[in-house]
Amino acid sequence: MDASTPRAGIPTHDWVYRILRRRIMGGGLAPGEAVTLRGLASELSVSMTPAREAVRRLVAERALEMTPTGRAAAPRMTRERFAELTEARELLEPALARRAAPHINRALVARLKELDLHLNAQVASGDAVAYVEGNTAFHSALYEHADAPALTALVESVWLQTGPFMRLVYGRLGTKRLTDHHVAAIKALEAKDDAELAKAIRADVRQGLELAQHAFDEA
Amino acid sequence: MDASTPRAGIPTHDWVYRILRRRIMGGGLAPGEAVTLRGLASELSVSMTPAREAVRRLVAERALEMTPTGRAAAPRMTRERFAELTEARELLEPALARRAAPHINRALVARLKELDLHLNAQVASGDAVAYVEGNTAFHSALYEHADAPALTALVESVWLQTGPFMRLVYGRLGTKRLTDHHVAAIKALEAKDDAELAKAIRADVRQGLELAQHAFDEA
DNA sequence: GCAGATTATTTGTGATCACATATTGGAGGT
DNA sequence: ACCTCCAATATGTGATCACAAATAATCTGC
Repeated sequence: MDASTPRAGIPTHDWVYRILRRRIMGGGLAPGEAVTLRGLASELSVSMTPAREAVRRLVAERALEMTPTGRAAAPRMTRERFAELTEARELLEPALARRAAPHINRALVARLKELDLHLNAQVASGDAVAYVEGNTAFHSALYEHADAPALTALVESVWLQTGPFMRLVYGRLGTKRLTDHHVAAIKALEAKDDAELAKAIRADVRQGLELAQHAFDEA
Repeated sequence: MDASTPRAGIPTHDWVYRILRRRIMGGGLAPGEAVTLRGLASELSVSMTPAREAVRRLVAERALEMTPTGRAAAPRMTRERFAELTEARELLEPALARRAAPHINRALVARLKELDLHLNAQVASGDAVAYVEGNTAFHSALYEHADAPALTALVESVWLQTGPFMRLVYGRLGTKRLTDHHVAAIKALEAKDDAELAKAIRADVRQGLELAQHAFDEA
């Protein structure tokens, strides 16, 4: 895929990690598809050592699964697992939004509006990967101001697990008309209505779950 | 510490991981204290490779921090970080308890009562490490029946981050009289009162935060 | 033609090494 | 006594290799 990530300064294992991570999030690995250390290493023209570290890190972050025999593979998503991860997001993200609310300013609101606009363009274009990236960018921009690195890291680890599947969800649905909870969130943010903000975020997350149910049914 | 963990079958890097993890959870590493690859490797009579993998895995799980120069060290706990992690537990654990509630039976209740009894003995003895282990064992036994591996893994990753500090908290307080929310949780479990169960779990988690505030003030 | 056994290949694991950088300890000057 | 600079040491990183186990490919017998 994109082995052309800038490599300035960062250690090799980190570089490999980022490439592989992007590939996973972008759906470059089919569920259950294995990634071999030598394959990854030779493809990126590095040795096995940094390749192994990158893979192990992704396994620790649950972006990859480990077979009993020690092979790393893209995890398979089940309805149950997706529901669990969504529940985690439903619980954590509104809390993060509440924490961010006091720190918002005009510039952030403008940025969120811009991101949402960009997002709508992407959903219209049908580019599922871009949509997932844009959606996480929106939430990320908001939670950035929550000043809660530990909580944010937790949420991001959930995103990492759901990401590759979300792409599949949006890919199937294509350009379906769905309510944009982001505008409600922005409105609540401007009105400084914390309860409404939390509700909007929660609804946005839950919508992802509902869309996924469709994807499961079609499968 | 305990380099005498049974090594049957499991790969070396996993063995090293478990030992190091236990050490961290038990407070064997002071906050900010570094762990060197060669030191760990020679201590356990293994090569640098599995030592590095174990360290990297713990870093990925946020049980260790990485300095800008690439050295791994036990993370420092701040009041803010602890509050964040506690909030995550407050949000996730009641949900996990609710999920477990329908699956409880007489045997589980008996086991929980036994674990809580054991726990009280440990808090009386003043062994902080044993208390932390016992407490996680109690919660773990309950959530085991939630049939929610992804959510449980998320909570356990939070435990891993708070664990070493909790020991410090309980160590300072020693045998202070504190309300046992576990009995309330068990009672709610028997009465099949989900709301009360969630409340008890939440209170139990929150109590940890309050105790920690004391520890911070004393520091 | 096909199922089972056997060989060949691939793969993960752990060890060792060279190299560059970071850290530490001490010497010398103010 | 304290700070600065420099050498000695320690440390992380990445590469290469040997080995055993797992997977894939091939062959054999029916």
